Amino acid sequence: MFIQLDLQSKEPLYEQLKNQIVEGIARGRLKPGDRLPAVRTLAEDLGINLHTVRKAFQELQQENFLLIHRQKGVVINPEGIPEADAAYMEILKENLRPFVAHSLCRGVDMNDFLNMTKQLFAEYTQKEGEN
Amino acid sequence: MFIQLDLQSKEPLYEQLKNQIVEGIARGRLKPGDRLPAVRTLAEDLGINLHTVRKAFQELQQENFLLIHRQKGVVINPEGIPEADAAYMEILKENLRPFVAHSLCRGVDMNDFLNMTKQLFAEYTQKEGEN
Amino acid sequence: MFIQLDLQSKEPLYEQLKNQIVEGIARGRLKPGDRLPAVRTLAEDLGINLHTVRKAFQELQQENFLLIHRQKGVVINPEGIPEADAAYMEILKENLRPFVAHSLCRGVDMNDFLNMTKQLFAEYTQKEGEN
Amino acid sequence: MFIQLDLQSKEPLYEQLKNQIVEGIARGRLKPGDRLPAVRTLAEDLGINLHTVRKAFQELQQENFLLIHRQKGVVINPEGIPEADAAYMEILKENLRPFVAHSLCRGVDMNDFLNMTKQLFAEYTQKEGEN
DNA sequence: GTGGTCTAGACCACC
DNA sequence: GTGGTCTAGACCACG
Repeated sequence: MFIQLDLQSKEPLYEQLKNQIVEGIARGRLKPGDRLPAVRTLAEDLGINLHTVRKAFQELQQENFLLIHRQKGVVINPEGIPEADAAYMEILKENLRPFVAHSLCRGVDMNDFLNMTKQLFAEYTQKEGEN
Repeated sequence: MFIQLDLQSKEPLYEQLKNQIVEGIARGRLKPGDRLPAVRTLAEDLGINLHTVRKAFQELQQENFLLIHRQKGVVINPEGIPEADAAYMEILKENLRPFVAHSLCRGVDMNDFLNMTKQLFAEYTQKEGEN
Repeated sequence: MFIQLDLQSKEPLYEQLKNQIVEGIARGRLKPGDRLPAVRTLAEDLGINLHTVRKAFQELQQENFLLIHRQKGVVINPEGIPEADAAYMEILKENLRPFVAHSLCRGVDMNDFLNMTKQLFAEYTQKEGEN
Repeated sequence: MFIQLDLQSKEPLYEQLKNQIVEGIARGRLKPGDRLPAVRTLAEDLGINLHTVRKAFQELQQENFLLIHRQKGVVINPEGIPEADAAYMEILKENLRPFVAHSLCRGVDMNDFLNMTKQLFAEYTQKEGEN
């Protein structure tokens, strides 16, 4: 797998893992229906605790990113990821808020902020080969 | 003061407080040189512990948003907030990354994302009366 | 541990603790990657409060002397301590200034002052066994 | 007077005042027998509290740097500042210790440290005109 | 009256 | 078992 965790980070491991999987989907490396490694395997590969992987998977299942079959294992939701709704957009806005406020205080131009965002979008939507 | 904390939130109280102060500065409600309430006063007003307020203040001082005088109390950095540097922009980008990835997965259009950001900028830069 | 605090001293306990750890590193008793006792353990050993230890650790982390892992505990920065920069040297000079001035007033010869400094350097750089 | 206080500093005002006077003596701007401004005058000039000036003077008197006559006012000890004794040297050493340890950790060369010290000595012992 | 230090003790998240 | 957060309450230095 392409997943890389930072054991030094302040961010919890299961959060990092969730983010990496989500980024994998955003990049198109993981597509609906794709199987993920078994919990046990992934934990071993990453050198982390079983519980940590399980927690990440469970939360992603709850957000409908993953489906966990007792037998078939873990797959990216074959029906695709649920579209963003108003509730999601509201939460997203509140999450972005402190970054905007902080940036404003430190004199970041709105266009610089927007360009950075565009850059991130570009990073995820470009074809893999162009990486 | 205009500060409102959510005691139920998973976000630590001192983080919420920090954010609210930063947002107050971004909005122009707090200007360089302005005094903040005394630690004990603010703690009582907000119904939280003095040490929680202290932690928020101290971290903001370390980020050069505030100055803390042993006797005179706490003021918004009279020299203004230090301009963003490359290091800040890099951290900002990494912080934004998961939101972009997550949004992409859920089919948020880049322009919707950008518009939401613009909206936040507008919210902070408009005159108070227009609120 | 080799740490000894003076409960009577005017110097704050957490400052004493910080200094003792830094001296431990300077002496080579603590090396990059070494683990320090858990916060609670050390607090109990020293007969002081857990929060006092935490404050010392956290400030040393901020100065890049320590790394604090939520689970693994506290270790001396495995990458080593960051080299002194111009800013540090400037602060150091201003901190030394009053001692030089005071010593001059009391007729301390510059060479005596320098020799005392050399002696301190020697004290920290000699092999442990020679103590 | 040549005294300049930093109201923003973490260092207590009375400490700053003490240091500035000591530095004045070290520089030779203040000589044994010289009169200092009255407490009231100095406090007014510096824009600080009477108590603050009084505390600085009292502590300097206790260290035999000053004599305070009820009538004649405050003068630099006419018999000169008492020579450093072994006790002073011991205290000095313990005060210098953390700076040496900290510098060692951050890779400061002993000679750089010594040169900085020499520079400070030079700064105080050079003739005023050469400033 | 201001912030700074310290204590005692609780509950939580993470692994 | 680890550190992180929060509370309640004490005493001190400074001005």
